[in-house]
Amino acid sequence: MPAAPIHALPALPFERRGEHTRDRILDAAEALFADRGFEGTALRDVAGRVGIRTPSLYNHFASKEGLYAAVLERGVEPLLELLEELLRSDAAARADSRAVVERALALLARRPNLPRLVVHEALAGGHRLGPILQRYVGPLFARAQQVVLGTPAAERWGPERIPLLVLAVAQMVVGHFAIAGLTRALSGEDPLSPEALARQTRFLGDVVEELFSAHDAPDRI
Amino acid sequence: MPAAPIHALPALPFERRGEHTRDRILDAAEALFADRGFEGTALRDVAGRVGIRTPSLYNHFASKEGLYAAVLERGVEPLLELLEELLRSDAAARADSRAVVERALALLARRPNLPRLVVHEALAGGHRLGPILQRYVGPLFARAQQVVLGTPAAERWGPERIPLLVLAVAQMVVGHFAIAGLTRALSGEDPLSPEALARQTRFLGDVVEELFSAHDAPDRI
Amino acid sequence: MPAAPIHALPALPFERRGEHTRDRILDAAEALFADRGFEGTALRDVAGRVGIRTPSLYNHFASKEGLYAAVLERGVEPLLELLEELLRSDAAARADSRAVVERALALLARRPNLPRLVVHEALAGGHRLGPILQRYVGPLFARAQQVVLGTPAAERWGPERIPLLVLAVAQMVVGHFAIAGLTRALSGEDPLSPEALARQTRFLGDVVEELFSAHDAPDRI
Amino acid sequence: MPAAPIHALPALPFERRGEHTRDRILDAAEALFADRGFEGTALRDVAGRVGIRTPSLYNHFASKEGLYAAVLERGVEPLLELLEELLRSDAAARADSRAVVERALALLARRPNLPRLVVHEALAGGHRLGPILQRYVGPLFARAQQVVLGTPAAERWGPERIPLLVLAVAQMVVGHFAIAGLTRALSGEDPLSPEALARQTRFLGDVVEELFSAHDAPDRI
DNA sequence: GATGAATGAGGATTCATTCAT
DNA sequence: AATGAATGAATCCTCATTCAT
Repeated sequence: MPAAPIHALPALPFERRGEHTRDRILDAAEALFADRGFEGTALRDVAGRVGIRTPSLYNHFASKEGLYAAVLERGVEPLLELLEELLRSDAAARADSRAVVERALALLARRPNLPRLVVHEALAGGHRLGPILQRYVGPLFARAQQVVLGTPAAERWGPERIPLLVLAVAQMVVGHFAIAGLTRALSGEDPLSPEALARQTRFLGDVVEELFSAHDAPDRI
Repeated sequence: MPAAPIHALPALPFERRGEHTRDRILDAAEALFADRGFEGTALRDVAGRVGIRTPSLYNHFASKEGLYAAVLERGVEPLLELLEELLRSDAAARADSRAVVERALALLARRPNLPRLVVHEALAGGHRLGPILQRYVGPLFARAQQVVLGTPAAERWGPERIPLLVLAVAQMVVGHFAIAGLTRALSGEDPLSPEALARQTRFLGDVVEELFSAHDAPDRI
Repeated sequence: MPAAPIHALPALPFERRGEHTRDRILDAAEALFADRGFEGTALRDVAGRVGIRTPSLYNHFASKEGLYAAVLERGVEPLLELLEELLRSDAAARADSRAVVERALALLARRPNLPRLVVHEALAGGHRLGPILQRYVGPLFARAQQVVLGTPAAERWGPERIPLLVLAVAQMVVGHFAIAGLTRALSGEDPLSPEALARQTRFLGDVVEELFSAHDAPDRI
Repeated sequence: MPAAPIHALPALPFERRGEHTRDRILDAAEALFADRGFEGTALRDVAGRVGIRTPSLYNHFASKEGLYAAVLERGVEPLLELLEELLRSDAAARADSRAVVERALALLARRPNLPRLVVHEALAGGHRLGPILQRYVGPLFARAQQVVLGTPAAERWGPERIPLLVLAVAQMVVGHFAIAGLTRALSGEDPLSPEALARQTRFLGDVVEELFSAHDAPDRI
């Protein structure tokens, strides 16, 4: 008897058989990295979700780090590009903060793993994001400040506080996804359901409209 | 003399010898868990920071999970208690949102690892926080909503959006610490320096004052 | 080439290279478990005997317990099946106790580790034998009693003492192998040599013939 | 807070407080060594049963091996001495095999751990029994043969088979205790209960009387 | 493209033992 | 006589990775 495999394999979902293995690996890895972070994720689990054995991963990616980078590239990079695009869009030009936030939330909602991936990286100090960080996040952050500078908020909060404002908004937007697991545990409701997302979108739209609008700043009241 | 170690040990900081080893372990573990998360942290590194060998940790904690729980208990629990206290304080009673946020930031500034610990947990879905989550975070969240319900914000945002408002504020407060590493890499400045913290405190004070004040909500303008 | 080992390896017996590693692991583990028991056996030693590194064991067995179970299954299970078969054989039908004992001894002689494994388990209370115990030993014991019930011994010893008789014979048969190490140390002779086994076989044949024969029981003399 | 002990200690049975700790340690160790063998027994468990901490054991015994030796000395040595005495007794002189077996069983019944200890050693080849083996078991075995040589059995079985006969009887006697755990699991009855022991005593008395009596050997029938 | 087998490195944990108190 | 703290050695096991098939 030629040594039956020790770990039973989860049956392969047939409808996914056709997809390119590489993409299925990226899907599985994205979800796991988002859940457990880089160190917390075992390649065996990634392979297990795909329905292959661990060594087969190496036919598609050079290493765990390579897989991680590919996940970021496939997910975070386009997302950041979209965000950058958004910041160059008409809405941004019109300083329509509500529209910008709405679109940002819609973008993230389609890939809810990515914000969590980013927060994992942020907690780790962004060391592993490395190149991507330099190439995308920096410029994106700069661009966002630039956009805000063109709004009434600049005068209202003072230009030197624009970075703080941008970060605060980013945290509220990203945070909704990042702590979804916790929120779910607390409220019993799924924060990623269409209704919950719609509510959050409206809410954050109101918040930023409020924060970016022109009326007197509170400290001058 | 406890058996001269074969490998040279990183010189022990003598001034710390007096402290209880248990506390020094907790200090080291707190910092590392906050940096790297649970799986990313090796007990060897914890022990190394303390200046002892890995097995010695087991004289103080029953397991890695036990150490982690102790870190949470020592750090997060009192913090949450303080926050809860704060929400029962005079400031909360007066609905002085600025004062509440200022004190919350001051609390976190003294233990900047804890917010990161909490975010790690939130990303993981809070599974490991388990008991602490049930015992503290839930009630705390409820209490916060209750406090906000007594402010003009309740009428302004609508009672059903109070949870969203509370979470948004929490994300801004906690987020500042959570992504400190990333912010530092982006701006080159230390977000935990007294000046940076003072600036953030003032800023978030302004933000919440704005969000919690009574003037017309933007959507009604 | 699988990464030249740093430490010199005990030369691999090439003639065994062809065998399935799994079987060689089982061989090594069987011998060591029989010698030293479960806790006394280090996987490193098992691997060492096979000529592989410890982690390689996990390509074939899920855990030390899994390996142990596999050893029992491969060795004890078939043995017990053979014994059960023997008890259903012609010899048993004829109540030819000598023949039965002779064949049982011959069976054990081919796998002298197994009786020692069984005794280890018996000493531990059979906890780890668990399933195997339930499935095989119980029925086997029952079957043996049934066979003896069909012999003159039943009348001679009284039916209620059949279990004792069966156990006593089993102890003599198994015991010869179990204490072989001690006997060797005492007598200087190998109790598993063909001659010694032949002698023991004849002796136990005589003993059981005596115990199972029809003449008057001693207590009635 | 000075580091509460991690493992809760089982409350000390007060009635045993007076006894010398050394004896309580020996009691605990004897039971555990008998159950699990030398390697399977952790000093922590010994200490736990006594209600002290592991290092305190070293105030009474020099090492684990020393403790083991002491257990053997306290238990096995006197037992072997008693057996040797028995073999020099009147009963032995009269070749009253039943009486000898009855007394041997009674001896073992008072210290049922000891036979299991001995079997553990026998399985391991008696390496650790070492000195005790040389000093006691050898002479005891010799003496037993000598006694049997004076009985009708010598002629009946042939002098060269006396060792086999002695070992067979020993196995039946010791085996009853050694596999008590297994027997209990098989039959549901406690083999060490007074009734079970009485039954076994009578049974083995009958067996040896049968084997040692003078009537014609079966192979000559 | 997939996989069984192998492995070095490392990781958590246990254990016997020591020593100062 | 007892113990808290520390530790070297060793144990089981995981993991990322390689390679021949």
